[in-house]
Amino acid sequence: MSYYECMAMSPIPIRQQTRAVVRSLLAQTAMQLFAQKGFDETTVDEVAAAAGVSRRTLFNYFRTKEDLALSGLSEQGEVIATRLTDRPADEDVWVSLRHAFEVLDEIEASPENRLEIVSMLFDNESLRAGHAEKQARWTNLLAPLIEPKLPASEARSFEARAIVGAAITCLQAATEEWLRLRGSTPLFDLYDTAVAAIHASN
Amino acid sequence: MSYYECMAMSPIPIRQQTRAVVRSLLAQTAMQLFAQKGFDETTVDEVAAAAGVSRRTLFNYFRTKEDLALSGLSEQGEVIATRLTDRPADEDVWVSLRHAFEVLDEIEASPENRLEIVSMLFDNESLRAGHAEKQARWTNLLAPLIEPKLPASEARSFEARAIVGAAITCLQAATEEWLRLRGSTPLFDLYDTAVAAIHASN
DNA sequence: GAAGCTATTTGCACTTAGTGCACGAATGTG
DNA sequence: CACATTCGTGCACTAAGTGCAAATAGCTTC
Repeated sequence: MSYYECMAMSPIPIRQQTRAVVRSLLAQTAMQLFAQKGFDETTVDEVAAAAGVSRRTLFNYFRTKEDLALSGLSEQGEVIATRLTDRPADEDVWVSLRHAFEVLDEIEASPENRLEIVSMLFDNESLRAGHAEKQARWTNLLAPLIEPKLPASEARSFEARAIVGAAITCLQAATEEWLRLRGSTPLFDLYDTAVAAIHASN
Repeated sequence: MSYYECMAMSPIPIRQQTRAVVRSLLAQTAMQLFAQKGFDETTVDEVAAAAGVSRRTLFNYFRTKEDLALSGLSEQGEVIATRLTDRPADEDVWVSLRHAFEVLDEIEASPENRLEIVSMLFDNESLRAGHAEKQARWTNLLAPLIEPKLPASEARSFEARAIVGAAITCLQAATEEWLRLRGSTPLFDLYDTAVAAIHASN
């Protein structure tokens, strides 16, 4: 078998892996600068220079400047998704989602950094918007996974999207409140309050 | 009293009004072009030319190109807010919100145009993001209005934000589904399905 | 009507994000 | 060594958005 035939067959060749490493390194460098100088005050050229690559190369790894700051969110979404598939099939949807979300507490960096990063995400308008969009993508990822848990219905996939969307909204609201309280209350205490609030029928 | 003293006192002078009219006209022109050629394929210069103003003037009325397409959403949010204040104080929060949202059916343009506009909003990534962000702003607008309806609690304002956020998410999910069905099912039937889904306890 | 104040418009130069293209370097293959 | 392919890079280009200063139009006062 020739090299290129092999390359065409193997789904995860070495090249892909090194690419992933470089990508992660670039994002890390960028986040450091963003945290230090602020997102708007940091130019892509500065990030490229700090990482020791050309501006053009940076755009080979990340579609936009926003992606440099938000690529972590996509990964988080995927981790949540895999965690969600591990939950028992007959578990309540909201309980499953809550457990899946909890990986965020395990994944995320040190608590101080976390506050810093979240602050940055909410300070900048386009980042807030991108953040909201990324969470909408989570819905696409997670909804199919909880759909089998719902009672049969013609609109089941739509219902699944509504539920996941609402859960993510609770997580979002909890994160905002957590930020406002500067981390003094555990994120998931706030999340539980939010979920209880939308379930209470006045 | 001199003219300028008068100008300084009157809170809504003629100038402000004409400015609002021009703004609306500009947005209208832009939306026409966006619907015709697509958002990304239309440059700000083209919009300015079509409206008969300079590029620079356009940016005096709208902070960004996105705002040209999304300014309508802010207005909608305000209309929903005023409608919400008209609801009886002892009405259930979800019922009040549902009634307030219903103004969208009255406000929006002709049904065909509506599909066209919503399609445009969801086709483009940055517009989707902006859309999500604008809806987050609705939360800031609406949450204080329903807060008094909630039972007393130390976290009441936070709970209000979670509820409003969830309701908006249902509206968002319903709109997506409505778009997918190309308008064949009334938007608020879908909205009710979504709300019922997040309230059902498996 | 003349003079004057003010908000608005506009042109111009500038920064930054992002893209298309083509060339050269690195890497692994036969 | 000759090779294919991917990757990094430079360059030129488009488009969004900003700051500044000059021009202009609307209205008032004299």
